[in-house]
Amino acid sequence: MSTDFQPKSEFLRTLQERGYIHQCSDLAGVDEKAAAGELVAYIGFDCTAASLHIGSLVQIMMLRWLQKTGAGKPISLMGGGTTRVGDPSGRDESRQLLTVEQIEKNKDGIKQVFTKFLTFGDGKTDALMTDNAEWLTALKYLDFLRDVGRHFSVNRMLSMDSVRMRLERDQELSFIEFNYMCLQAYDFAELNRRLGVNLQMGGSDQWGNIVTGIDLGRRMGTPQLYALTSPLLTTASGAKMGKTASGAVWLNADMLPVYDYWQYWRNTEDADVGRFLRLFTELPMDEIRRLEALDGADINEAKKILANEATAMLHGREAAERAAETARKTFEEGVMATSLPTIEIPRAEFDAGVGVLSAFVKAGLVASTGEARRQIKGGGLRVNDVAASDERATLSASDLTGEGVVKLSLGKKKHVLLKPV
RNA sequence: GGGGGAAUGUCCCGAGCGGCAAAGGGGGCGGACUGUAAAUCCGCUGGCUAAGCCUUCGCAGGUUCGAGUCCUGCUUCCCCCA
Repeated sequence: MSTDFQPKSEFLRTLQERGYIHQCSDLAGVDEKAAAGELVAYIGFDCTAASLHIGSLVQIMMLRWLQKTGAGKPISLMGGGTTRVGDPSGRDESRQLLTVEQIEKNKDGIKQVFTKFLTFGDGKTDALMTDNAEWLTALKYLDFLRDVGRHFSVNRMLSMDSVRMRLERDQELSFIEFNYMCLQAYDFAELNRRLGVNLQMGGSDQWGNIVTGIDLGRRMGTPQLYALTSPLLTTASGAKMGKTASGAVWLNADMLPVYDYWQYWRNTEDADVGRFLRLFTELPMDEIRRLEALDGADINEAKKILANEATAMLHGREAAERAAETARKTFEEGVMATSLPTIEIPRAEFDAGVGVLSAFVKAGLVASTGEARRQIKGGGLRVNDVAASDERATLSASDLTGEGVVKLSLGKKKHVLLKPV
């Protein structure tokens, strides 16, 4: 926001010109700390799934810039404790409580991604990972109420967006969810005590929770704490980012193949290219301005660069180039690339004869044989680039290409190789 | 405590005289057009060993040849009165 603020720190200047900033409790205060390299900033991540998805990428990038610009120390906080409670922010309905085992498993999956974006260690700007289960699970109810709870004003809590929304719509808000913001606020104060944290960042939906933490900190006698949130990202067409029909755009490669990740960025809408280049790559601003100015079909070049850069940051340069090459062969040369996502199937099963329908189901391109039938009617399925028309057909050795695979396609963009082993 | 509503296709919203695999949207997927974009138009949007069979309308029973629809009990939510 505050477009007229001129940051002197490289950190805030970068965040501002790249569009990461939605709201900040005190730009000048954060700027000063950043310039002195004295920020200790954290972002909390819920452990509701086994991997983070693109929706969390903006936040992760903020931590990365913090480190890269030498503004301070980035801390990624696993919500091992808070996830047991469940954040009501931005949700119409209560979410189902996850089991503790599930949360632990998710945590392991989520942790992986941070090592790709941040450098961990003990140095001043080295990143740190911690887990609020460490202190939250040990809390005693009465002690917590007396030491922390007395600082919360229910009047104020009721006016928070996340709460008010539920109340106004007469939707259930359980007591446990109501407590979420108390725990998150307590995290902020506790992290200040433990690690000297002075800044919490997050998505714009976290503003209320973060500010509540600042408030609690003041009442509990911490030094001044700061809040900085990023805008909620939607595509130019208004869709929430990170969700596709086949599920979220996961960051972990075992949940979304690198090729598919690359493709996600490659298919960015024209109108989003500039914004995404700023947020999800580290290309110099001059270069970005040049790329987003490209007209018509030329902007496809910018999309490829976006895909390359974004994929390289997460999965490594080499994997990104492989994905780019696979895409080039597939789309520009119309050749079959053996590096397309591959599903293996036991040789014996293949030799026994696999129906086209179930082959597409196995490949994960369709959810059921029924859907496969419908797609065939609509002309959406292809075997080795030839439209499938007979739903009773069976794949056999004669369908194998020189590389010993069968190429299955759904639409023009989704391809999977089926490989008997 | 009393009275009145509501719950529908496992993405969401929502219609539904006893003949219903269940209208219509949104979203999503596919096709056409393009540039692997957007917009637009068209099709599809319970499962299967598929001219048949099976499972779906909060839960459990009942009436009926036949129940999303009628009856009884229960659960949850909302509104009004106290």
